[in-house]
Amino acid sequence: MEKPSLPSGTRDFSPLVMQRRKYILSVMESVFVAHGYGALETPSLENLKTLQGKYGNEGDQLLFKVLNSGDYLSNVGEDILQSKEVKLLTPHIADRGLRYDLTVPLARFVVMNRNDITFPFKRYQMQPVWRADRPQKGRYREFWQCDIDVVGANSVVSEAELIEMYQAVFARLDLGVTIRINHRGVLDAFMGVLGNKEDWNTFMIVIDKADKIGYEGVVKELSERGLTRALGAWEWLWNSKSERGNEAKLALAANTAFMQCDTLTAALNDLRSIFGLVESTENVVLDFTLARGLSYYTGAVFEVEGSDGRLPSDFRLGSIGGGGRYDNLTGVFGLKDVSGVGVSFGLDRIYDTMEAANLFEGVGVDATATLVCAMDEDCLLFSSGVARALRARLSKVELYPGTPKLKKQLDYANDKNMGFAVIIGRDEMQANQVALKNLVTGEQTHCSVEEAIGQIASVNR
RNA sequence: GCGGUUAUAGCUCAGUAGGUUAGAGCACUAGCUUGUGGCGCUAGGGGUCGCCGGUUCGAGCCCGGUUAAUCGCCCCA
Repeated sequence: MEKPSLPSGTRDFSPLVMQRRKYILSVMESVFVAHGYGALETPSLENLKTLQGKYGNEGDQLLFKVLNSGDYLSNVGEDILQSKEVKLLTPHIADRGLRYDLTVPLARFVVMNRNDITFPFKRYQMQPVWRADRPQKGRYREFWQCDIDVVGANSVVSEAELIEMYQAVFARLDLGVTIRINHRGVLDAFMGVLGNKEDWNTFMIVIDKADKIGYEGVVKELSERGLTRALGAWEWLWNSKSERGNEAKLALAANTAFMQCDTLTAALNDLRSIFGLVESTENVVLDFTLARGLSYYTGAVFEVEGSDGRLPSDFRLGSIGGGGRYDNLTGVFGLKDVSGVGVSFGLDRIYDTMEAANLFEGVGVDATATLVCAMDEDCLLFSSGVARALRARLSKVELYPGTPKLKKQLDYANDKNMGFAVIIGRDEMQANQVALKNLVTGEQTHCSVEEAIGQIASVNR
């Protein structure tokens, strides 16, 4: 017999898990809507042309490609088939792939609909993305991103708004987080030290690991990669981390001679404005070592991680959200000078973090949920009428499908955390009443359907 | 793409230097209770020990291979 299994890195979500995931999604959505962001959905499949070349060299490898339909090998040249080179063959047999993130589809959408969109365009998008990465803790091959972006506005009002939306969502989820922020303009100031773009990129990759591998780790890796001339810059970055307070860090950068340039000045101004606009910067930490991988960021960058006191001390999951400003995103699709800024919420990691912090107790519990139990077949018709009457006035009412022993029906209600059982047998039917049992207290009374509705509805969660 | 670890019941796992019939908890079914759950007691069903091969009188256990899962590296939301 064939044992069923799932593709590596994918998961089923049970009703219990879905209840919690939907709870997170609904909190986010209400915050998004309250700030005027509109929903957008795009297809799971995109043309490979759209996706390729947007995520760096490694990114293309991580794209899930979808085979063409039909007899897709028939038009491939013999020489290509014989070469056994994947990179040569792939373009001939796969024209489409699964989306890798929500930002590139957004850019494509904006370019395709530029004439119909009112700018600034504020959209939210909550959909799964796929990466052919090796799965490990907190890393899945299919996972959900929840993105909010503002396209077509240069003002850092948007950056401030996004930070406040991060704060609003996590406050409502009751999850303590730290929002790290930096600005690419600060990092650009190191171009003078590095000399060329390639080495600068390498430098970004290495310093981005600072929290993971520590000061010595970065020194070691920079040396191994032949960037000893950047050790001074790294030294400065590392020291800046111990500066207390965002204002002090800004001042430090502003007063460091070797960094001075126009981009730095502009970046520090942006950061200063953002801090001024945000109501509270209590959980916003300026960190000059924050780089983030994606190459298209040009302004502020953000990263969120769980820092809740209820999390186990050894809990590490990487970031649960991130984003930044990108001035040239739609440029690759032919639309110049449209700036975008956005952040992403990683639903799966937020879930994992909340679960680790034990924050799901009570989520989705409806104390008024009611199960109607019919004692035997003769009571079913009457019971279904009662269920209908209850459902018209209450939020969640079920009629048990069938008439097994009461024990079984009550076990069912118990397992589903329902608040009440309405039991109907011959006696009740004859008296035109129901037996109303409070499943939390165990109390049971006989009453009319109207009275039952009143009693159930009076229970506040 | 590279390395470590693991693979025994539906789930989580135990299994003692290779030795008769492979165990526990949870879950499930039935009964204790002819119409009353969460707790309890009793009984029961359920496993070709991932797969293939080897060593041995004998393999869940040892060896080789294979597949899968998982953790980490590379890289990155």
